[in-house]
Amino acid sequence: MQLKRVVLERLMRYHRFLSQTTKIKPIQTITSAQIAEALDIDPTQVRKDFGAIGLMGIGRVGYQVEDVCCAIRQVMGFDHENAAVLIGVGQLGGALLTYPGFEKYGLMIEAVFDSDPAKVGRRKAGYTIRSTRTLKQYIRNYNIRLAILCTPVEVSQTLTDRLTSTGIKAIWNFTPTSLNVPADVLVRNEHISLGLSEIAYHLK
Amino acid sequence: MQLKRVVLERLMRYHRFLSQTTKIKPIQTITSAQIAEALDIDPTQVRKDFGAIGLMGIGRVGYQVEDVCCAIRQVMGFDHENAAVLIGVGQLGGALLTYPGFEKYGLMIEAVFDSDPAKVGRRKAGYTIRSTRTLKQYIRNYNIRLAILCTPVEVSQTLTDRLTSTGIKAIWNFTPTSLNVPADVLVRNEHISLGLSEIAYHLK
DNA sequence: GATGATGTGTGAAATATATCACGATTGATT
DNA sequence: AATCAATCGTGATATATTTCACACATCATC
Ligand SMILES: NC(=O)c1ccc[n+]([C@@H]2O[C@H](COP(=O)([O-])OP(=O)(O)OC[C@H]3O[C@@H](n4cnc5c(N)ncnc54)[C@H](O)[C@@H]3O)[C@@H](O)[C@H]2O)c1
Ligand SMILES: NC(=O)c1ccc[n+]([C@@H]2O[C@H](COP(=O)([O-])OP(=O)(O)OC[C@H]3O[C@@H](n4cnc5c(N)ncnc54)[C@H](O)[C@@H]3O)[C@@H](O)[C@H]2O)c1
Repeated sequence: MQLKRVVLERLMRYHRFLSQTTKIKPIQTITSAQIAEALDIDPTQVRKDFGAIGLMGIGRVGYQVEDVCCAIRQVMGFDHENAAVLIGVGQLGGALLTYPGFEKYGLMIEAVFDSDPAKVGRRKAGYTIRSTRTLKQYIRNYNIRLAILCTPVEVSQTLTDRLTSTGIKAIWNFTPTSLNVPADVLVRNEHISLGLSEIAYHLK
Repeated sequence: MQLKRVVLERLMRYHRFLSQTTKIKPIQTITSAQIAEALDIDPTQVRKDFGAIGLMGIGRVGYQVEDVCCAIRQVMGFDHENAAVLIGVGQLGGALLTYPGFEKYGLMIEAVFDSDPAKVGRRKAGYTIRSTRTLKQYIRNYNIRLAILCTPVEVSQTLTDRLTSTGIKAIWNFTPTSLNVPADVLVRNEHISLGLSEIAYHLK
């Protein structure tokens, strides 16, 4: 069965936690309780999630860290590279561009685009910024399936329409708006300012 | 009763949608179905959420847009300013710093801090970058209740401990790790790379 | 002012998600 | 090798969240 979004996100957290932990101190095995403790999750939940991706623990011992990491990378497809384009090389786009942390999940930003004539042609973080006029062509030529959207919100839907017309399969949307896409295109929204809802409410 | 996180996030989305919509074309009223359609939510959900914050619609008409926006801002505390400090003026911190979009939710970044001697004293987006050595003092002096954390993940917990010891009330955490805090401190995680779990899995 | 179409408000039902409870399994200890 | 304690796997249970279904309210129209 298809794994649900909540499960996928927890798997990602397990993976990250195990990576960070083993980098500091190599360990062979870990128990569901230890992971649960660190991530503030119920131990049962951890075992259920592991069970869902076919992991088997050993009574009295726990799970092989190595196995867990491998299984997660496998299920999530982190070892499979995803070529992506980034659109909108502004403040946020620029930050994402230089971030080395995405690589280990298979994300490969292949090219970056902007509509600003003052930016097109310039270099940034090793990329030459391309004109959005060449976007469609590029996506088709290189068979790009993922786009990272960091443009002003006003142009989000227009760009989305252009993207989906090229046959793009997923959009990582950092612009604060909902996008309309065909059913087979995945939109993952990274609506950063939603965080303020919880924060402002709590501080009130 | 306390509003749940999911409700708060939807309220934020309603508010954003209504702001964006009325900016383009002023309208007096809107129905739950219209909002639901645009945001891909069930209309009943919209009505329940509105009901939860005391909003009453009118049969055959819908809701007064003005009222909805006001009620949400009121409930969420967006009209109440939240003074914050930002820690870690790097790529991501720099982007957040210059983003004008947070202001309308009451977020006021008052000061920014970094530990890098090469950055301390320099100016960025109208702020003079302060040394983290002066962080505690500043928070206490100005009674800051919110910190935005954009440092490398290795120092997240150390900084968090220092922050909580000053009596900070909330942390907006952009570093990819779980933070341990006292029960009365809210941590809102903006774990951007979690998005890759959904995306990578979908593209596989 | 009756009628119909369109919306709201909300209890009930359905679905999704998280937690509990406990037998089964394993490794350490005696 | 028998016992014990720690840990897993998982069905049952509890909780949270969403959706359905429908009575009631409102406005436009005739
Ligand atoms: N910066 C932040 O901290 C932050 C936080 C939350 C959300 N966001 C959202 O992220 C998006 C980008 O924010 P930013 O701060 O980087 O803005 P920015 O203005 O710095 O960057 C936007 C970039 O998009 C380019 N652009 C404009 N129209 C374009 C088009 N049609 N095609 C291609 N490129 C185009 C601009 O030239 C610019 O380089 C915005 O939607 C913003 O709301 C940003
Ligand atoms: N840049 C991105 O797109 C991105 C995406 C996802 C997550 N993140 C996370 O956001 C955080 C910041 O990322 P970034 O790309 O801005 O990194 P960066 O290296 O550009 O910035 C980090 C800043 O923190 C400062 N710093 C280091 N130690 C500090 C300390 N003890 N006290 C105060 N400041 C300190 C550094 O001097 C630097 O200015 C990281 O945890 C990263 O994992 C970034």
